[in-house]
Amino acid sequence: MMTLATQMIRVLIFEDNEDFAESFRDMLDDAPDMELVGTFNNAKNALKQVQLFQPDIVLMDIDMPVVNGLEGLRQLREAGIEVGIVMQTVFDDNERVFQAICDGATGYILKKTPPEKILDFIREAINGGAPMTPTIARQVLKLFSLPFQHKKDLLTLTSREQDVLTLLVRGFSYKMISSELTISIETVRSHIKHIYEKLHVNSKSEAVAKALQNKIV
Amino acid sequence: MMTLATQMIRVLIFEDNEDFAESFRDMLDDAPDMELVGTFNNAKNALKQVQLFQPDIVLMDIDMPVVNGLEGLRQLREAGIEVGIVMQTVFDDNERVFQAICDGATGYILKKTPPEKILDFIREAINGGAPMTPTIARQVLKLFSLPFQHKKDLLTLTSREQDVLTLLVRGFSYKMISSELTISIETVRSHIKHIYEKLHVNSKSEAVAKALQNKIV
DNA sequence: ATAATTATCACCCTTTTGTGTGATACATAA
DNA sequence: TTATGTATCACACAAAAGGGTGATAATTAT
Repeated sequence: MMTLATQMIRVLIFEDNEDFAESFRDMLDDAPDMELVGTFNNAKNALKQVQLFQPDIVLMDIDMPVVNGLEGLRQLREAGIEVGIVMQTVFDDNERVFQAICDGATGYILKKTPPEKILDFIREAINGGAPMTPTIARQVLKLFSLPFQHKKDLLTLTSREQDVLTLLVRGFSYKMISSELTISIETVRSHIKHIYEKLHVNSKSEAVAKALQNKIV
Repeated sequence: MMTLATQMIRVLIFEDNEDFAESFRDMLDDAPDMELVGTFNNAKNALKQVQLFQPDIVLMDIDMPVVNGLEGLRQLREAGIEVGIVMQTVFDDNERVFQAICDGATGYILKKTPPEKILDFIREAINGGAPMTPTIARQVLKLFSLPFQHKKDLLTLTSREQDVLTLLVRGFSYKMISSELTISIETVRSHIKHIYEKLHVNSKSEAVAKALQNKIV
């Protein structure tokens, strides 16, 4: 009976925690300009579901079993889906923010954000904004304080770290690297830890992939 | 006092075992058309030494500490050095033969080869031949039984194995892959074992490097 | 001259990998 | 119809990798 239904903001939610999901439902019920078009407890078929429900905004929890929100985000962006995707998590650690931003998240909010604020954030996102909590904003600024901070990271490897990375790409084990460079294996471990931090990865294979894909080596 | 020194075949040897090195010296002393220009116990500075001594042929032991013969071979070829390089080892395992051949070894002989045969092999190599012991020859034939057996290997990955490899390149752990493909982690391990065999590697990082460098993924 | 970076090494403890050795079921090729 | 290849799962064990915390000396930057 209401023609304004056509102007309603369609929201799709990916959230495994039933309590949160429930509170989102209540929250959206109270918002006259929004409607919840679906809720899923993981991002397994995110692409399919987004294509089916055609939401205007997606609220994506990061911490979900099976397929987490970052994966879901990646899936959608890789498929060329341009819907607004607001990530949310209880943690505000650097790594996920970094990942989410790189993968094209529209916004990034913490779960402790009060409901009314979340509604505002959704409207912001719809209007072309990039909603995020102040904590997150600070981190993002740091990430983008310099143009191409991302690439910069890749290039700020010290020469010794580059040596190590080169050997990693050649498939050397820690032990082999230590003998190749005639340094202790502990030193190798130390360099590799630093490399991981700078490349934002946490395994040899990821480091190798990133090194090759970004032609660092 | 002999002008034929200019026609002497200059041989450079990389060999860590002093006994073998000694017997090579004796062997070359007895050969009227060859001279030993240097011996080193590992391939650490192979490139430098080859450039310095300008040998006609290099005898490269595979099993050496610090920097082994395969690494030495790679170094030289990567630097564009086209000198004949005859690899030798006590073992005739597939993997090294495969590696050595791929990296441009001129020949591949076993250490149990009698000295006079080795001299013949060196002359063969100088004359454009590819000296190798029969055992090795058989393996090489197998490796090249089909044109581009190498590439073929890369392409004979089953579709499931390709799935797994793709995820490896994305930095997934076994656990993540198993959940992504909804199969047991044991199955993941099984697929990965097969992938390693086919790609001739034995770690995730090597598999990732090979996959990316050969654009399999 | 004081702070930050770099390169080096150490210890602890958990998780992940790598590898060997099988087994089962199904489909396909010889 | 008997091999062969594929996909699945299991167990056990050793080696490797990852992460935290922290130390020292030399260099470089501010």
